Amino acid sequence: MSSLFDDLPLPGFEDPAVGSSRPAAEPVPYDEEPPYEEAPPYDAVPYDAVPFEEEIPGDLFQTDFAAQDERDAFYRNGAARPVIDPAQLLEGMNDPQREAVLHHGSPVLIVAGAGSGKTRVLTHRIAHLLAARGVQPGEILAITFTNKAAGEMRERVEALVGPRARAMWVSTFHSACVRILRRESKLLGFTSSFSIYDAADSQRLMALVCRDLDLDPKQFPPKSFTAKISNLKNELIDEETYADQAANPMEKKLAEAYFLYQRRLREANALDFDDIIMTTVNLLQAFPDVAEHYRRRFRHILVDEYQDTNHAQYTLVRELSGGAAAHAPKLTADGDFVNPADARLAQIAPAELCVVGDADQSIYAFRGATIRNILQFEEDYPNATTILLEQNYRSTQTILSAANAVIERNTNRRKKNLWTAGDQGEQVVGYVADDEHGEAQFIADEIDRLTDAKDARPGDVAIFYRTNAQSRVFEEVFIRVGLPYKVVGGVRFYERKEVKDVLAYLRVLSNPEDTVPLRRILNVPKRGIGERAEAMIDALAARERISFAQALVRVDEAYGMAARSANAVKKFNDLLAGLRQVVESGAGPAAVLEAVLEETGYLAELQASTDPQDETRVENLQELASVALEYEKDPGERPESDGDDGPPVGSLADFLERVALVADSDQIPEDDEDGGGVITMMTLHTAKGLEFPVVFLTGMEDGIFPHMRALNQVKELEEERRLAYVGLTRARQRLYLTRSVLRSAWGQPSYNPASRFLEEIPDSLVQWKRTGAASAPPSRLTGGSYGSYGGSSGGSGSGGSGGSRGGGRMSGGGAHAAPKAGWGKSARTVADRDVVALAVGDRVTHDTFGLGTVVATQGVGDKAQATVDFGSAGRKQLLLRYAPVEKL
DNA sequence: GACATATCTATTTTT
DNA sequence: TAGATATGTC
Repeated sequence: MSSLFDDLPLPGFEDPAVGSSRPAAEPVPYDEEPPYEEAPPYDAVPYDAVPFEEEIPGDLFQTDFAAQDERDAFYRNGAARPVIDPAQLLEGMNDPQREAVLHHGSPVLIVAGAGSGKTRVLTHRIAHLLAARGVQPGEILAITFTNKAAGEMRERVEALVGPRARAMWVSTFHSACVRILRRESKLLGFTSSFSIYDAADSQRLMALVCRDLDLDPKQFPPKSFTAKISNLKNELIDEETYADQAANPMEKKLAEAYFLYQRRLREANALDFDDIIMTTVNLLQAFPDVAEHYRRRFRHILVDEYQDTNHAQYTLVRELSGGAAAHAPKLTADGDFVNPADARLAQIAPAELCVVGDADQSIYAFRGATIRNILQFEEDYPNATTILLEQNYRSTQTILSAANAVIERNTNRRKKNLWTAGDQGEQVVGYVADDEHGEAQFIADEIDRLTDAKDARPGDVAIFYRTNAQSRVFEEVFIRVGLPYKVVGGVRFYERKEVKDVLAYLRVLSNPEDTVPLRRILNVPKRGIGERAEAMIDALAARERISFAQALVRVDEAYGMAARSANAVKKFNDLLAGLRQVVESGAGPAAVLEAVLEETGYLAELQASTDPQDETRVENLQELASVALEYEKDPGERPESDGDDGPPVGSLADFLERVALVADSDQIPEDDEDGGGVITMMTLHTAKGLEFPVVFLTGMEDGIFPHMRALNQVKELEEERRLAYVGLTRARQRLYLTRSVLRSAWGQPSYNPASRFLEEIPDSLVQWKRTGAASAPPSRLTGGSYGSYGGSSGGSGSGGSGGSRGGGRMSGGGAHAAPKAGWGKSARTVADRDVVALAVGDRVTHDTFGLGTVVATQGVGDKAQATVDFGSAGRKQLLLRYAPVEKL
């Protein structure tokens, strides 16, 4: 058991007489337990009586608020809800689809091949439950992996059954768990406003932990520790269990770090992403009355993308559904239940479980997803039914045949054969370029040709690659020829430095003990609290056994703290106190955000900067501000009445939660009808779940795709092959496979053989536009001897990488920060810089501090300094050789 | 504080 | 090779 529970009474565990700590019904003897429908409801209010809206963080950014308002008003005014004829839900469906919608009772696995109408089946199944089987929306839990998928599913169900769909939980694993945890947080020793740490926060915390443990970062890299702990949590191995099994010195250190890391999280009233799942599982297993509550509630559980679940998520589904292999309760020597709640739990019929997935599209094993969950569903749930969806509604038969041929090479898979009632379609087009520039040029030409012939618009086209780095060449060529495009992926909005900085302020205001964001903003923007000062505060915290936040306030007690640093800390304390007042005055998130931007000087600093990157940073903050405003305008609802003591809707904490669980807002470009859209470029992983009329699968070379590191491991190679399958099946009409004979990687040019996946596709399906065989294969040449090759296609390093790309079509939040405008390193030499000659009384302007007056000067030449009074920004001593000042 | 130089590291990443 | 990040200097 996790140490999380150490100091907590486990209701009923220690003393069978205690019973449940919750206001649940009296224990009922077995034979008198009524069937679950009539069982004493844990909640006084029926689930469906009070409509509530699941928080879909993604909604915040994707919903058309005006349309929603209109729709709400429509129904509120007494308009009839759509009456659904169950038969109508089955219209136009093929047999297995229909079976999947209708299936009743036992657990069901829907094996949904790519493009087989999976979402349609899921949404229609839910609608059918409501329309034909008398299921209440509140009894339904539908789980997806992404906010986008959750939003889509909710929308489509709502379109079918009207707004009562809102009482369903349609959410990601993480938001469902957070919701449960908020409600039960007190049982776990958290407050309901606990913070959520994302990967970067975890990284930071681990870095602190490793430093505290005096670990040599070379020998014990914090990064790998974070990754390993994440894996452990995915396997539901808590820090105590791991400590027991740690054998070698490395593992022992890791165990130590795991302990301290978890302690720090608890002290900060925080959970990381992986904790969210693991802790929920622990909660359900340790508190049978909590499990009882959710088991009674969720009579229908649907899980999408089941092939991507990890062990923790698998267990969570098992515990929630009460499936055959659920957690064994504690028994007395006589075989009775120790906890009466366990007895009640055992009486609840398992929920109807419906999981949907495709083992062939499992591409996240590296993140802990276990394909076994879907392969062994029938063993986990012995009475399970499996339904196979093989008819494809997306691609041409040629494309499907190619995909089938590739995926067939994988072993240990359930046979599946995608087919379509549609046309054979055109042949797959193959192209072998001399180098990566040639590859990009071919693709650019081909897109030009397609658009000129009106066979496609830019928005119909997607370019996939194995690694993000491969996008560069395409960008260069597309900029040159003026094709509009957008790169999806890379650094995401909520991971950008400026967004995280500002959110860190909000997090500190919301959860004052949260050390990681507190330390992040301590000296951001720079306010003279350096590393030394921070270390002294840290030491004070350790000495007095108080939190870092408390130590900050008691800065006067810190040893050896320079007066200047102490003053800076006090000013910082004042700043936070002031901001706290703003929060306490009842200001909404948007107003608090604005106060943070203003009071901290963060915005002013960025605005004053001349660095072009800072301009996009300001834009990103504006974007964040508008997100907050949207939220304030319509924070959604959360009227769920089952004792929910989570953060109130509209509060800062609620806002932060939505933001924490949203990965991204604006990724895939919207297809604007008239403009023709933009070409979408992304990695194969990102492409999963999408479809495009025209797809280019690039870099089809052994060593690139399949990736070098997968080449000599069968398992990894099979995952690469699934990735290829995913890529191939994204295409609706036209599919291009391209490769390059020569490609420079890490500076070294290298010759890669054709991808083995190419050879797995029958020749008859592919028409090669260029094979590259015409020129003698340079296989005998060593890579290095061809060093000059890279420049041949020209333009690789040439300019024009400044402002907006692709003809200025890119906009707003998601666009990558523009690369630094510049000419290379040589242009900037210190010697060129003139040292401004200043005298007392001169007026100057500084990039950061604004207008000021020189009050003193010292030194000459390179060492010339000036003391400048910047008014509200204070007096600064500037080294004129470097300071960004101008004489007025 | 701002810049210059040294060092490191190169798969994929739904939350 | 190049890019981001850590460290060092005035």
